Amino acid sequence: MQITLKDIARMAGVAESTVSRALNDKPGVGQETKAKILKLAQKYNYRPNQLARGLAVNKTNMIAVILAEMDSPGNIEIVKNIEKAAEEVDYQIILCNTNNDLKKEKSYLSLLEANQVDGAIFIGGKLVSSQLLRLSFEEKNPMVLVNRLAEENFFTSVLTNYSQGIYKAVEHLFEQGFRKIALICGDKDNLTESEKINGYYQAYTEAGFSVNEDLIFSTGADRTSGYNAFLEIMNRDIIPDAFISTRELTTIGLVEAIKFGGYFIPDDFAVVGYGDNILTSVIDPPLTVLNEPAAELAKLSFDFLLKLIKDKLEGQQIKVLTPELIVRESSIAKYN
Amino acid sequence: MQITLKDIARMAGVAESTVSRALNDKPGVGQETKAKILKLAQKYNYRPNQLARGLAVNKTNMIAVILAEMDSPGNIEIVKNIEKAAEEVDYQIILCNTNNDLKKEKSYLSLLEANQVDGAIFIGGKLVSSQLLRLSFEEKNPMVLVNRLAEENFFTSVLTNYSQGIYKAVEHLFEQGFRKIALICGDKDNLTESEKINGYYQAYTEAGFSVNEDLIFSTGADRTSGYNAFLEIMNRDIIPDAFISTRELTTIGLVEAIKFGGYFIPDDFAVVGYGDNILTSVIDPPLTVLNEPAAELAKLSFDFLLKLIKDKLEGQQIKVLTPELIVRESSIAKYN
DNA sequence: TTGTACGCGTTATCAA
DNA sequence: TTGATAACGCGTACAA
Repeated sequence: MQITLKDIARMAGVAESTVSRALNDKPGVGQETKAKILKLAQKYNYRPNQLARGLAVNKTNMIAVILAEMDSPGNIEIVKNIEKAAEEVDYQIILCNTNNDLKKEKSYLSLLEANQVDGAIFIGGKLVSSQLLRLSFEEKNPMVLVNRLAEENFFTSVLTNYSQGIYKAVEHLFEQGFRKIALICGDKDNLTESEKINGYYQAYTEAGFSVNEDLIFSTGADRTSGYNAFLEIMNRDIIPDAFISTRELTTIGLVEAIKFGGYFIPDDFAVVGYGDNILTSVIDPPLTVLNEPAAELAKLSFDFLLKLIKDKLEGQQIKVLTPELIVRESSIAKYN
Repeated sequence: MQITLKDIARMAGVAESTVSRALNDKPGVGQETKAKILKLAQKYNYRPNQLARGLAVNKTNMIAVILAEMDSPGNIEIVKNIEKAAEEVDYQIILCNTNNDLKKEKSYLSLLEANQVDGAIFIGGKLVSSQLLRLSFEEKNPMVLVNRLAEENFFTSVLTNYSQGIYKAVEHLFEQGFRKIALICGDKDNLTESEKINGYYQAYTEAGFSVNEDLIFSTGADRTSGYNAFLEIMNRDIIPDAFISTRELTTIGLVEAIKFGGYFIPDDFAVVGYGDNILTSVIDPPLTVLNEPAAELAKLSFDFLLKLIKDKLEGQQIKVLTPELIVRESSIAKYN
């Protein structure tokens, strides 16, 4: 058995409360007794039972990080940075993967209800009603949403301005002389993706061009979807001169399909991808990408959550970050 | 406040113990009372406080996954699979990143001592004495090591046979006619890496060739290290005709350096990399790699840990898996 | 400065 | 089948 506070108290010949005070650096304990207690604790390698402590003070120093998909390198990057921030203030993170499954989401949410964690950060995921995420109506459970939208959202959130990101990308391609830009995106009723589509429309209309709907291709978020998207688009009436892919993995697939078809980037098709991670940096040619500021998203969301937990956040906060367009070879028009 | 068992007991007009029995499907509770209790629990969305339960039964249904480095896609893959296995049996995982820091390792280990988790899985990390990992000498804390070695190891472990992996790679390159195979690996006093070096030596000697030490290059595990390794090796007396890179990220860097130098793979240099993940699959040309069976490593280690927790594992188990050599274009000799 | 006593929410033991 | 009660290990008012 692990040594307990009671054991130390007995050995030191003092009351448990005294030991508790000594170990927690609270006032009201004599120099000598404190020294004696600390020495004993050291000697027997005493570790407070966090469950008991948590039960007593109703706090666990743990937060849940609820991930919609673990396959996204961008999401992993965010998790990594949350872990880093958490570690600095002695918080533990418990990792939950929902695979976009609402039922699993609900079940992980019960970690909050069960007082097993002090708060939760959601990263990505489907649009849901805020009611669904809210647990009980009385309870105000600390949670923040990262890159996730909720209907009638009343949660503190850290978002990426996807619309503006795609806008930038289209604008850039326009400058390079491309006009028929295909958009490989997700389903329109995924709010995140529909935002991106909005950015696309906005850039076109503001430039005085009209959008050809045949250039917008909604598909899954994985690699194969990106690959197939290229094949199917090439079968349509209008052949694009550039591609924007809005998700990391579809970008990979898209590039593969283009290459496999014997085409060259950017000579035959310009490409703007999503996510400035090791993946996109490895592709040949170097890819122009929209970069999501993962470190910042992580830091902000964790800070928000911490404040929520400590009841130091007044009202709902929403912070929107702008993705950065990193221009590389894949989107530069060839010399004329 | 969250509703508690006591509240339900009061509302149902029964004792707390009865409620506990009813909710946990334990025998000794009448049909009607049980129904009444369940209905109330449902109605008020009762969730047992896991801390209290954990305190009472000394079990948390959580395990720590202690990661030496989060930058390795292979490690992430293992974590993902552990999460999957854990979720199936209703275990939560808490994610710890040590960055190869022994102090952080120790601190995370205290999760075990503090009874906050039921067990721990270590993934990767430096060679340490078993004593260092063992917490207290009395206590038998459930833990298993994945791809990690310990001096006088008495831990249940799941390992990859790195030596055999590299052996296979060298053998394959020999068959392709390459003789001057450079090995980009880690430090020799990293046991994992020294094992790989052993495999290299073994393959050479068994084939009747002698090893030129100038072809072995020890360096860091990151991308830049791989990049620089190529540059420095090209400055040595002997120019290799093939490369084996033993870590995922160095492989990326190596390939970049080769390409940047204006060389072609495999025409100028054959390459065998490490890790069959999305990263290596994206590289051009398709890379021959040694693949670590992440899913299997994860499944086995979690199963072992579960048995350890339930005291159903007799003695120390050590399972060694063999990496698979996936042959692709990068290591095929050009036509003669 | 120190000790007593109770509460946190649950499970388990024993008696009714 | 039920209920009362102790126990898990800690924190904290309150009293001494």
